[in-house]
Formats: sequence, structure tokens, C-alpha cells
Amino acid sequence: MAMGLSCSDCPVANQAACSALSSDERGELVRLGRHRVLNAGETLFAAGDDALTCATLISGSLKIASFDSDGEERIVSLVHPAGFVGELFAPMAQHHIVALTKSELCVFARTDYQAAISRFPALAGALLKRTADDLAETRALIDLMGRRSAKARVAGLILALARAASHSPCHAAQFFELPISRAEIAGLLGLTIETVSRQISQLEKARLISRVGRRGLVVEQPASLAALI
Amino acid sequence: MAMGLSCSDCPVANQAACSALSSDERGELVRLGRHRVLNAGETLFAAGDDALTCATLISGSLKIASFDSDGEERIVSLVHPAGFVGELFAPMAQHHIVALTKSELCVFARTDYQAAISRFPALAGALLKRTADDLAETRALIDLMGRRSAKARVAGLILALARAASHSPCHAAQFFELPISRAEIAGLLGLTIETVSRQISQLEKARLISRVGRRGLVVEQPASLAALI
DNA sequence: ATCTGTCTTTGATCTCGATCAAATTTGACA
DNA sequence: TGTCAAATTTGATCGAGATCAAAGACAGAT
Repeated sequence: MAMGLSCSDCPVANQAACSALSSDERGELVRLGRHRVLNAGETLFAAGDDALTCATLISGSLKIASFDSDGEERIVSLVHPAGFVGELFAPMAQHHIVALTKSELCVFARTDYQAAISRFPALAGALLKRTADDLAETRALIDLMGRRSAKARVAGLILALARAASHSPCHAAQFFELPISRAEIAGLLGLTIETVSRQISQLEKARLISRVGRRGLVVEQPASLAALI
Repeated sequence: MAMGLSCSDCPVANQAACSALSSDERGELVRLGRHRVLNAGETLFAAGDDALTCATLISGSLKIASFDSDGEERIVSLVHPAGFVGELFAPMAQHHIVALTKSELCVFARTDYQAAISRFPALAGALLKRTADDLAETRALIDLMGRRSAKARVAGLILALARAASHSPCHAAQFFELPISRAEIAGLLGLTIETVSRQISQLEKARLISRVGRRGLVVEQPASLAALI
């Protein structure tokens, strides 16, 4: 047990890329990593930084984002536990990695992780699957952003977030907490805060959803919501 | 030399994922694949199809796209030679794969390719790099689509396509041919054909670009174009 | 060369979402 | 519970892009 890092009580030990390793191999890998906690709003690394580290998310959630010339935040992805962040191949980070909530990570030096990939073929395969899944999710976001109407985009995102919250890929959670603010929803969808707020209000007026506090949401009519997309 | 498939004269033998293999290993892989030619507009496979095959693009270009409920085509990615298409993990294809120009592919049964990945660690690593690159490119497209103004999106896409055409990542080609129609540009950017056309006309009027025929384009002022993004 | 169908450009109008502005709600902390 | 700053909602107006419509340009076939 090096540096206080242990896999035995890791909540994502069976889902993260490292779960493809034998316990011996994992033991070797864990000796290279270190545990790190980020508070909400803290940055793991910023766009333009040398790509020196990568990490597996253990708990909490992250956003992968950049800022365009006029200062608007553009979010390209949300990261959930067992997700992997960091550039293994590009020389520098393309995006900021910021914690949305208090988050635990398993951080590695990029060179160490690359070496581990070469040494442990199963790790390469697991990371390939994870990256392919990320790619599919990112393409789904493009599908969403390409929709012309603000209503379709917001409805689609609500369903996607509900699905993510329920941890079951098919059925949307009845009630769930939005992991992101209105500003972040706007940044994800290419809309303004005001438009997002209005669309949510209209969806509530139409009884497709209900609001519970600032972040809580109940999906009342998933089918009608899906029909808007 | 099985089924007329040979790597010795393959134009992407040094860039595709299979280039990471030794010639012996590649010999084994090539025996599993078959050569296929698609004419412009032909479909390799469609969204919803069982994910039974995958392929490396040898020459030509492909689009990865879907159609939303109102029949609009949404393009999530363009594929260039040495690119890889097909779902290795998901049970079914999420998108249509369509040839933009006459294209040559090296097609594999998904199960064969999966087996090859397990057998040849270097292939997993190479495919991981390729997938990570695809992910970065897809995120760049999200950055582009998130821009509010149509002018910024069109300018950004022109620069990206010019860069892709020149095969050098940094300098944009002076002259190049757009690989896609106005309708496809609109589908990529979430705009209408008319808006795309108007933006291109305005960029020409402002002397930032010139048009040569229907598809030809000269980037006259790359810096000014980049400043619009 | 001419025809023909498709792709592209251009024009006129209208709508949805951005912008500017202000009121209201929420939840953290005293 | 009361206070306060920040997040969210709501309102009014404006403009960029969608939509409807038609003209023009290009490539392939005859």
C-alpha cells in the first residue's frame, strides 16, 4: 500500500480501465499513482499545459472545457467515476479539466501510464474500450448540438443526464439532480443561460418535468420529452 | 497474398493502425481482411445495423452521419485515409458510414479484428492512439459548433478542412478542394445550406477567401480567417 | 454544343434565440 | 430565523439565421 493509495476499497475498481489487470499487475500500477482530491471548482490541469499527467476519476464529476475568444465557456464532455482524463499522445492538454463536485482521482505521470500500457496489454485494451465509449458519447453530444431548436437540445440533455444519473443506460431516473449549473448547460449546448432557463420553464409548464429546488428535476413524461428531440 | 489484398503497395501502410505490427503479424491480419471499393454516395453500413464489420480507410473519404427526426443529416465526423471505422464494442452501429468519394477500404469481421487486438498488443496500442486522436478531433468539432455566429463556424471549418487537405497540421493549404457539399457543411455545423452559402459569399467579398469553381477554395488570409473564430 | 437535373447563390420575410435589464428565488452563513 | 450574495427566472427588444421562393451556375448526358 503505497502513498495511501489502495484499490481494495476503490468504488470503481471493477469499472475503471485498471480493472482489466490482474491483482499483481494492478499492484504495480498503483505504486505509480497517487490519490488526489479536488474540491468543486478546482482545476486538475488547464488547456495548454504540458500533458504530464493523466488520471482515473474515482468519485465526483469533472468537466472538460475550453474558453473561446469572447470568454464563453465551451464544455465538450462531462466525466463520471471510472472515467479517464489526460492526453496520452498529444504533447499538451487541449482543454481545462475542472471538478464539478468534490472529486477523488487516481493520478499518474503520463510516462508511467504509457509504460504500463506497453507492459500490460490488457490495460491498452480496456483503455481502448473506454476511449471508444467516450468517442460515442461525444458524437451523441454533437447530434444534440446540431439540433436547430433550443427546446430539442434542452430536452435531449435532460434525458441524457437523467440516464447518466440512473446508471442504467435505458431507463431515465424519475428524480435526479442536475450535475451542472444553468451556465454549464448553456456552455454544453451552445445556448445562453436565459434561453436554457426559459426552455426549462416551458417544459415544466407543459408538465413534462417538475423542478425540485435549484438542481433537482423530475422527468414526468420521458416519452413526450424524447418526442421533442 | 489472400483475396487480392496486399500491404506492399498500400498507401497508408505506414499510418494505419496495422502499421504498428511486424510484417509477420500484418501478414496474419491481412489474411482476415478483404479489399472493398465504395463509389461516392455508397454506404458501408447504416445506423442500427448489427456491428459485424470494421474497416480501415485506404483511400478516398467517408462521412459518419445520422438523420434526425425531421430528416436532416447530422454529420459527426469525416474520415480520412488510415482512419478506422466500425464499432468494436457497441452491439450496433450508431451512425451511417457513407463514402464521400470513391474509396478503398480494408474490411474485417469485427470478431476477427477483436481477436487480432487480443493477440497483438501493438495493434491495441495503435488503435488506442487513433481513437484518442478521433476523440480530440470530435471535441474540436464541438468547440466549433458551440460558436454562436455562423461566420465563426464556417471560418473555423474552412481552416480545419484546409489543414486536413494540406496533410500538415499547422499550415493551411493555399488552394484546396472542399471534400463536402454545402449541404454537408450545413450538416456538420448545424446550419442551413443558405446560411453557409451566404457566409462563404461574405468571406469572399471581404477577400479572406476566393472561390474556384464549386468546390475549390483559396485561403487568402488565414490569419484574418482565424481571427473570426 | 445543347439540354437537363442538381447544386449553389441570392432575395424577402419572419421567427427564435440573443441581448439588455430587472425581479425573484435559493441556500449558505451568522 | 434573518441576511446576503449568487444563481435563476422573467420581461422587453433586437437581430441573426431559418424559411420560403426563385434565379443562376455547373457537370454529365445526349
